[in-house]
Amino acid sequence: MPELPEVESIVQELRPCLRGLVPIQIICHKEKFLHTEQPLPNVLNHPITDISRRGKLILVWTSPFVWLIHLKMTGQLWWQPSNAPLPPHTHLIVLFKNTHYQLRYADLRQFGSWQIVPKKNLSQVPFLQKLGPDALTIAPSILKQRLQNKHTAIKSLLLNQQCLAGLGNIYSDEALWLARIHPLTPAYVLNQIQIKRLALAIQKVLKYALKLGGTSIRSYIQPNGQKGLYQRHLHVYGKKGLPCQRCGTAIERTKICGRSSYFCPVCQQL
DNA sequence: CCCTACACCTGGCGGC
DNA sequence: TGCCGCCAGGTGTAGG
Ligand SMILES: [Zn+2]
Repeated sequence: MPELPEVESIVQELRPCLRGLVPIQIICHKEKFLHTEQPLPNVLNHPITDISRRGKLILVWTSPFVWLIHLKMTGQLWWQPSNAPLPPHTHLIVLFKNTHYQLRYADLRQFGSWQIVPKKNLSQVPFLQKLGPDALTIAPSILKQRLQNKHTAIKSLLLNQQCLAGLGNIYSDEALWLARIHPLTPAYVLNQIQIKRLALAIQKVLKYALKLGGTSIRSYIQPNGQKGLYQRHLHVYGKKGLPCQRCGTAIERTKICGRSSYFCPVCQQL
């Protein structure tokens, strides 16, 4: 479900809710959703100091531990009073001291999970070790360096979190359309001007989507249950056969990296 | 190194 | 209606 704007949106909404709260219990019926080498009593009862994001990964900070939350395709975080009905497919519930509000994790396809690691071990988490620079603020010079000498299709590099962290299938297609670059273009053929256009397109699309609370097509929802609004502003994603909003040509779909890729065959030429 | 296929799961949709 | 295949915002692994 979520790419960078959705994850950042969730983090910003949860920050004032969670800061200072003391988690006292985690209810978990299926072990696969919660990975921790520590006994739960050790992990609990430390106040939450902050919540942050790297790429699509959410980090909840306490003084001895960090909780890593990856939503994958359909994970949702809900902030609800205990008497609110549980969202469908709820797998984890966190209870806090002195409030009846709960943090609830729902996940229809069950690909997401939580991992709790001691702060000192954070730098050894492979996913974090390998993560590239964050896409929200990617500078043209950094992007140029990441793409240097790569013969791979640009779309597949944009999807690769080790190259650039935060883009997924929707926003990579939208950014490539904005920058007028064909998704199959080998990265090394892009010139300075195209790379700059791409970096600025990535920033623009992510920031605008964040401002609108992300894209809600199927399952993405904010912790208060509201939908994002960016789906109204998509140019190519999911638009096969519809006219390009720049030139009127029908949008095409092809398979890259096993994912659907949408592009305008006229504005985005190989 | 880079690609593809598949694995992990559930559900919505269109076609017959 | 029912069944079937295809599709879905992510990532890790195996094999060529
Ligand atoms: Zn066009």
